[in-house]
Amino acid sequence: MAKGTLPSSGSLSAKAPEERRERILRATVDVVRTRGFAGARVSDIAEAAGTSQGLVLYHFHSLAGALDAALTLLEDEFYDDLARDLQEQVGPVERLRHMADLGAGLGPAVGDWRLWLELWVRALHDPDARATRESLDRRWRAALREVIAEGVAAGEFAPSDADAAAIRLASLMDGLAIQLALEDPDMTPERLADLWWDAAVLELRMPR
Amino acid sequence: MAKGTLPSSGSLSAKAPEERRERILRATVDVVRTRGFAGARVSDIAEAAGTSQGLVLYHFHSLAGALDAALTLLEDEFYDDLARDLQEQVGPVERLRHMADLGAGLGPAVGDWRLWLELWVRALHDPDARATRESLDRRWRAALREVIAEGVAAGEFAPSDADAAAIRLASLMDGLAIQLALEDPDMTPERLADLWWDAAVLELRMPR
DNA sequence: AGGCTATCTGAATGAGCGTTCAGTCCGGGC
DNA sequence: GCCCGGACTGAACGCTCATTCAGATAGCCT
Repeated sequence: MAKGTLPSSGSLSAKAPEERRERILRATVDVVRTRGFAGARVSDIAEAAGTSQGLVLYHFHSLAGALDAALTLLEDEFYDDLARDLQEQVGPVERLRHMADLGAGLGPAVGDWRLWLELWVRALHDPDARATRESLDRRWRAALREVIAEGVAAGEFAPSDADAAAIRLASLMDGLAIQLALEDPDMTPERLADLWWDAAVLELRMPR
Repeated sequence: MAKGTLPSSGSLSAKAPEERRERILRATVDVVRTRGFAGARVSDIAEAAGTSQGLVLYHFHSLAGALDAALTLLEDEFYDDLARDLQEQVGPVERLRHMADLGAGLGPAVGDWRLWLELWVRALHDPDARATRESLDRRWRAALREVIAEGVAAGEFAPSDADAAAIRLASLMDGLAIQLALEDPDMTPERLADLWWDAAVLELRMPR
């Protein structure tokens, strides 16, 4: 899948097409972010990527193909970002705190929530998207569960039901994020982070 | 708004067109429920309502008009349903319990969550939908706040921060409901109701 | 050099769909 | 009985947009 796909070649020039493809993929994500899945047109993508419509279809066979590819790109990056981000934090409390910031879009944002909303709705009608979102959700929840387990082991957290707490905290994040994504006047990133953190304190029975 | 709209008439026959309009509106909601806002076609609506495409456009000027009308119908019914439903319950604890069931789609369901998801995404791009969803959300949260206040007054609840608790419980419901709407394998209506109820117990510091 | 292939383009194609419109039907007022 | 206007239909119209395609360009292999 890397540059040296061809059996014979091996020179450096084969990189340009791959870069082009990448640009188109990024452009696709951008277009979905602003126009939504339903509003994304081939022409939008081409324009955003600075190429012809033909090339978009050349690399990804169809509009749906481009959207799917963008989806998996998103999935991969989400995971990488999350893993890297969390590894930088030292203890369970810091990690949890960091997750609050990530969700609020404060830290080096994983991606914005509008995309998540779009993904959810697409998942309602497209099995492919459904699988992607389930996988994303599973990863996020697993990360949360892990942090909680770590905290329990370290004696920092004492939830009455760790699994339930994880699901609730993950869901709460989703619910709060909706208001953020929709620019509800009484929701800000800081407020979100605070509200979520307080819930975590409550759920995990953290000592002062 | 009732049958006798015309100043002169008064006979019974003027009802038929109004019934027809109503049918189209219901059909519109159904189509959005299954195909989504983005996938709703005039022909789908006409077929579902058993009329011609022309009539849909005759009553509501455009597809967008029909969708908007369906939205406001939804809004009105949501409010009526919610108010009626809650009034039937006696105390704050029962009401809260009932809200858990409503959200889970167990009680006489207000409407299903797929529609809410669709509304959210439409709200991302359409100011009209944004206003509707904000209004709906405000009502739901207000109802929740009211129940909480009632419980506090009755000495049944003792939240450390009633407002924050209300927002969190409302958001948690949204977040859990997403998984229900998307048919996440590990979420069922019963589980949702339980998870939410436990969170309420925690947030509101309910005695046994 | 000459052909072969991957890459890329812009125009053409054609399907899908919202909207328009000419006209039918019917009830009620004169 | 006749006319009028609201309700309704089905067939066009025209636009948007994904997809196709005939070619242009340029690197690579022999």
